[in-house]
Parts: sequence; C-alpha cells; structure tokens
Amino acid sequence: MSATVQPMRADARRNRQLILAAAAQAFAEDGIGVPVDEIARRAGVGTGTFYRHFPTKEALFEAVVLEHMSEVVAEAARRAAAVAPGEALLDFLTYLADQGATKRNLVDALAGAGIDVESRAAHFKKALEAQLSELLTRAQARGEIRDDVTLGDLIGLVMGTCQYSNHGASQRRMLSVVYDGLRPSGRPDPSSDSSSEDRPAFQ
Amino acid sequence: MSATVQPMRADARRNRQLILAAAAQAFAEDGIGVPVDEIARRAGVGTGTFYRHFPTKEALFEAVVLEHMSEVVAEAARRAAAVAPGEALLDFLTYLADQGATKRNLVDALAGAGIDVESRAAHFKKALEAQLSELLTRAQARGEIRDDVTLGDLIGLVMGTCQYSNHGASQRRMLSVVYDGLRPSGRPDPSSDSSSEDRPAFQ
DNA sequence: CAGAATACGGAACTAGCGTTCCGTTTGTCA
DNA sequence: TGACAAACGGAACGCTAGTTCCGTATTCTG
Repeated sequence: MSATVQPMRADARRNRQLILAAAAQAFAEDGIGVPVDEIARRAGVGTGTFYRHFPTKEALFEAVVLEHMSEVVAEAARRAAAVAPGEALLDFLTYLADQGATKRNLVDALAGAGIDVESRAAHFKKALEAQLSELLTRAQARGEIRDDVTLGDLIGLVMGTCQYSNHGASQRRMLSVVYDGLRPSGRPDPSSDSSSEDRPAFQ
Repeated sequence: MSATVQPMRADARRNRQLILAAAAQAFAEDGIGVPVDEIARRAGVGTGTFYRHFPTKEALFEAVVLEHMSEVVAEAARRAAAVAPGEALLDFLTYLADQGATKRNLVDALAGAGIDVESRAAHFKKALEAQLSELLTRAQARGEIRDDVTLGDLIGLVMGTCQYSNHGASQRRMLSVVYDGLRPSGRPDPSSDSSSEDRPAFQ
C-alpha cells in the first residue's frame, strides 16, 4: 500500500475541494438530511461527479468530519503548549466549546444518524484526549482541579454546554459555572471575580 | 367543543395503548428513523390500524412526547413542593437530569428531526419553567445560588450532562461539578461531602 | 496538435418509507 | 344470536433520495 497517488487531473482536484466545502456548509446549515443532489448543486457539479469522488454519501461525511477534527487537533495542540496547566486546560476547553458550538449541527447530525464516524476518527480523538489528559493530570497534581473529575466528565461537561447555548442560555455563563465547579471545594477563583456577566474570567 | 368522547371499542382502546408503548420504546432504542411498519409490528397491529389511530407519524411523536412531558411535570411539581428552596432546586434538577438521561434518545431524535413539538408541548414547558423559575429566584434571594445564572443556563447545564453520560463520563460527577459551580464564590457545599459516589444508577 | 485517458453531467434506476384503500374480521347492542 | 357499525390487516401507491450508467467534454502527453 505505498500508493503513490498519481496526480489527479486539475479539474478533478478542484471539484473535490468544492464538494467538500459545499458539504461542510450544507450539513452545518441544514443537517444531515440534505440530499446529495443539493450538495452537488451547491458545489456546481453533477451527481455523477460527486460519486466519482466519494463512493457513498457516508464517505463524504467521514471526509468532512475528519478534515474538521484534524484542524481542531492541530489548533488545540498549539494552545496547550505554552501556559501553566490550569490555565492551559481551561483555554483548551474553551476552544473545544467554541468549536463544538459552531459545528454543533454537523456533529449532532452525524451522531444522531448513528453514523460510525468514531472508528475512522479514532486517531484524532485519541490525540485530543491524550493532550487533555496530560493537562488534567498536571492541573490535578497542582490542586487546581477537583481530583475526582475524569477526562470523560470534563469532555461531557464542556460539550454539554454546546447543546443548549440558545433559548436564553449563555454558553459563557454555563462554562463559567462549570469552571467554578471544577475547582476543589473552598478554593476561590484565582483570577478576577467570578460574578462576571458576559466576560469569562479566563480567555 | 365539549367533545363528549364517545367510547372507543375495547380493541381499539387497547391497540392505541399498544402502539403508544411500542413507539416510545422503538424511538428510544432506534431513534426517530424507525419505520411505521416496524412500530406497528412491535405493537402487533397492521399499518392500517396504525393510521386509524394517528393521522400521521408525526402525530404519534407528539402523542408520545406529550405523554412523557405530562408525567415529568407532575412528578416535578410533587418534588418542588415541600423542601427548602436551594435543596428543592437541586432535587428538581436531579430529577430532570434522570429523565433526560433515560429519554435522551427520544428527545434527541425529535429535536434532531426538527419536529415542531415545541408548539404542542408549550404548555408543559411553561409549567416546568414556572416552577423552576420560582425555585431559582428564591434560592438566589437566599444567596444559595449565583446571582448571574439564568433559568436557561440552569436547564442547559443540567440537560447538557445528559448528552454525554457514557464514554467514561459519570452523570453524577458532572452534576456534582455543576452544582458546586452554581454556588456563589467561596460558599462551600452546605450538605454532605461533594466527592463522587460511584453509584451512577444509570449510565 | 492529435489521440487517449480521465473526468463530467444528469437521466434513469432502485430501495425504502409514509400513506391510502378496501375486503375481511370483531365487538356491541337489541 | 343476528345485524350493523367500528376496527383490522396488509397489499399497493407515490414520492424522495441514494446510486449507477453512459454519452459528452476536458485535460494531459508525446
């Protein structure tokens, strides 16, 4: 499988990108239900062309999600590098929350449809979790985060705030509550006051 | 519109219940995608019978959701009545979290499909929110809950913990973090220790 | 610039699912 | 118990959306 990818024809490469972009947008806007025809139309190609590039609609989902995850992982790694563990962790989580909120429709739709993106995205997921896990462990060792909280809890809490960030709920305030709750009991917010309205105490 | 419901025939009444029960189970297990045929099969009736009872598949969704919501509202009201506001609020929220976790698939599926259950369920939703709102206001007046938190935040936070209560995340621990975060800064947990019980009771 | 390989477009095919129709069965009431 | 209305079952219909096919257009190579 050394698979020297023989170069695609120029128009083919361009169309592939157009389809991916159109799909990402369409899924985010209208959910997973968008017909293939609609995606093709948005990309300005025919359905035949679509199926030349992706063997199936589900394959397109995968491609879109993988592309997105790889971006997230890269950006997250960049953020995790420099700062002190506690701060870095919250920064990391905040970034994830932003991403989650933005692409919520997409992720929801995929999960809701029971599409097994997990297996293909496992690599990226592992990478993310590894980074988060290290930050969490260090932050806990320093007493900056409750000891009983697990990696899964962390992810669940942050992603949870993405699900309902409308209907009069502010994701900023919800995150602020979560971050307060993550500190060990009796340990006040180390930075500014926590009664912030629309300004999270970190950033 | 005094609508004296002339009594249904015995078999009809029975079948209607069978369909509702089968539907609730089917939606919870397999999502909203289950074909009408499958629901009918589970209920042990034909599709013709199905459509005799519900004019459309969506009407069935509504019926299922409304039934569930009316149960939740009734039980929630019962719990909210007796205790002190702060405690009552958390008890109330915990009950909602339980329900949300149990019926997650159903609610997800409905929301994901963009079905307008809101308009029909508006009455129940209002009732729930009214009760919650009063508890929240009272608890905030007593300084037991952060002042900046809104009703929407509260609901979002609690429902958020329902979304990811697997994959190594414990809903109990997540709720515990949220409840800690809801207290005004520097106010320790008034009740027992806040460390995890390892009895998730659900997963 | 010509020929061949690659890619394109969209009509046509197929499968699944919601809904309707109608001949048959069952419950109810006198 | 007999007759009639109510309810049942499941075959059939039509629509939507995923996929395939093939004649046409475009790009690359010598």
